[in-house]
Amino acid sequence: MSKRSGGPTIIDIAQRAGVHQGTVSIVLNGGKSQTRVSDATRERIRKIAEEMQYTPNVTARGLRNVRFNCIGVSCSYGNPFMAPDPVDLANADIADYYGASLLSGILRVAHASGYNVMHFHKTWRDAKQSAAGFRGQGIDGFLVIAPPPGSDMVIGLSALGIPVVAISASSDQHHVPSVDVDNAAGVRLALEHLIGLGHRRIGHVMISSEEVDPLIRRASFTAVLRDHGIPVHPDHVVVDAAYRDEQMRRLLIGPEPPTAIFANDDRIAKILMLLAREIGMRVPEDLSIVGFDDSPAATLMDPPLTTVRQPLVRMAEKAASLLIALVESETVPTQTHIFDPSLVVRGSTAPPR
Amino acid sequence: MSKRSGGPTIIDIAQRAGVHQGTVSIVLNGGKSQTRVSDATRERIRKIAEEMQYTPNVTARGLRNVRFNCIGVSCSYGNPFMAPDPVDLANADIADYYGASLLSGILRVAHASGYNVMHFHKTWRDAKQSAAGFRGQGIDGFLVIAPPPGSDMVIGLSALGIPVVAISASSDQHHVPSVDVDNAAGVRLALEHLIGLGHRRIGHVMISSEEVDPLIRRASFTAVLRDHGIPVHPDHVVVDAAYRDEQMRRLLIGPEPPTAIFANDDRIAKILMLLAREIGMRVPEDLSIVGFDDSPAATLMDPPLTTVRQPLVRMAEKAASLLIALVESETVPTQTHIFDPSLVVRGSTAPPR
DNA sequence: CTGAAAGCGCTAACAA
DNA sequence: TTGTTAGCGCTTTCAG
Repeated sequence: MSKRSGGPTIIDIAQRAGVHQGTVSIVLNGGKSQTRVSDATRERIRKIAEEMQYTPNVTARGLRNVRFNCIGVSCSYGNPFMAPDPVDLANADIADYYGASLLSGILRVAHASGYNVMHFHKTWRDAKQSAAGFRGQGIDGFLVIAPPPGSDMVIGLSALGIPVVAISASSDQHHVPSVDVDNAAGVRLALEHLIGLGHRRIGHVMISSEEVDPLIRRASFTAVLRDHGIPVHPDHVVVDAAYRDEQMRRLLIGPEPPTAIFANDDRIAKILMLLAREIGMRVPEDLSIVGFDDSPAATLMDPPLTTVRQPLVRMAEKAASLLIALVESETVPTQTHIFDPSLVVRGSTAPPR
Repeated sequence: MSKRSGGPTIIDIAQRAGVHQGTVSIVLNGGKSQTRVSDATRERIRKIAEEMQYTPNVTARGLRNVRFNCIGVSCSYGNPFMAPDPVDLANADIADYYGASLLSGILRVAHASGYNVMHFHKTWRDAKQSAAGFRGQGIDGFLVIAPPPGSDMVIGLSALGIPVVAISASSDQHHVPSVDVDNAAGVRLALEHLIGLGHRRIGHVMISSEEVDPLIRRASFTAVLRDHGIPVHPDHVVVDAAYRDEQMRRLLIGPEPPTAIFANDDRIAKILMLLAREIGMRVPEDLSIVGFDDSPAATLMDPPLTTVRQPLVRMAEKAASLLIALVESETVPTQTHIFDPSLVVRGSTAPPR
């Protein structure tokens, strides 16, 4: 044993086997060295390593520019794995759903491939200030979650030679492989469902955001209605409404209220549902509501929410395997892998009266 | 710049500053060296480091047995951060709640202290086979989640000199600092609520488990009823019921059915609630149900679930800070930090008819 | 007060 | 087929 706290090293094994450490290194840890070792010694070394319970010290390997088998997850704006408020977890069911689903997929793929997953504590400001801090941290590559259009995090990292894959983002923006749901298709699904039911006065509620996905949904809303020749009444579209804002209430009790609302995500749908009930409107009789996400809370609302599902776990799995391929220097095309959303029809939508 | 891919090293800085790398190391990265450096050089080195955007290479530091600033989270039996089934996330709301809440607390504390958090991919079999694989992995210490009583993971790791803190476990079992909710108190809270309401025929449903917490709740159930002189009808206690088992149904439609049930966790409470409705029993009129966890789903059930809340985020925060203290070799007493549960009364409980 | 040098565990080019 | 050697970037003891 070495005098340090760690376990047996290749030197310990070399001594026991009566060979040099270099030979042990080649046998045990693969290596691209051209050197050949006889089967006899190979076997002997392997057996001794087994006996001594040798495990390579990833740190030392890392110093030699070998992989760490570790991918980092990072978010340019915050931490989707952390509840928004430490104490009030009231909305954790929906707010955490995004991060939890992604993590679930990431872990499945990473662990199956022998990679660890690290929540990296440093946050990105801009390329100038932040780049240096992301090197030499024992991470082979980063999964960047929902980078806003203006962020140079993805580009900054990959300029450093660090493999990056973006989630909920487009490759056109960030120039690395990425995964995203087809937001426009999701919105179309939701709206055509409402239109098919006979709705013509359709509202939209979103909460102001810098993330791309919500903004795309906003744009798609207008586009789809236009395609169907349905006018978008300005009052029916509430943008930048702060949480539980008066604007939502005004929308519901206005002179010519919508018969249906497309909520930009399930959290908003939930607020609308509670608000409608408070005002005395019945869902879906007086008001149909469609959400986006299909968070677990959707099934538990009263009535259960009709909503657009995005396959977050699958998306995350894809992202993780793209990143691992990149780390292992396979060629990965710089393109957005787009996932189809699906409409889950439940009880919150019905024909207008 | 060094010829490698990494950023500037202390050598680059030393050259620019016209000093030796050792001096730079002392100035920039603290160090316990006795050596003193003049304020003038200190300042010069610091400025150059700033200009060159120097960041220490954690890997290289690690090799010298310095901290990595990284804590690992690991579970001896599975992964609470991974949804049980990749596709069917139907119960993710409850199943993931435990892991997500813990992670939330862990991340908050770790990141605030400059520590990364790593999901370690190796799983523990037993000390003989697994110990070696947890050394030299770039992790300063482990947070072990819900180790079963028979597991030697915690003891095995700490025998290796790796700092460990256990979550949802007791220090008596594992001989390291730990955090846990006061399960017995939680059960008492739930049962005395039911007893206060007038219930005398009280059932208990748990799903078989190797984890300690559920088992403690099971034992507490019996103890509390005994304290109150209430008999525990064997039919009223369903143990080892598989998911949605017939046993639950039998309990509900038996000859002398309970008027109230203590569900060992919210997931079970949810199943019971659906089952009761299916059978035609009304909650809480015909059957009161109390859960354990206060998962977000509790508020969304119909009726909203009366349940026992465990302060998971706080517990995780405590565990993380204990571990960090341990890593930074402060003295931390080997004791279980017990957190008080609280009863959240909602609509699923009422006096018996 | 500052410089030199050893070495953490491992890899890979090169020498024997 | 095997051994030797030079580092990776950093810390720290020991000389100067």
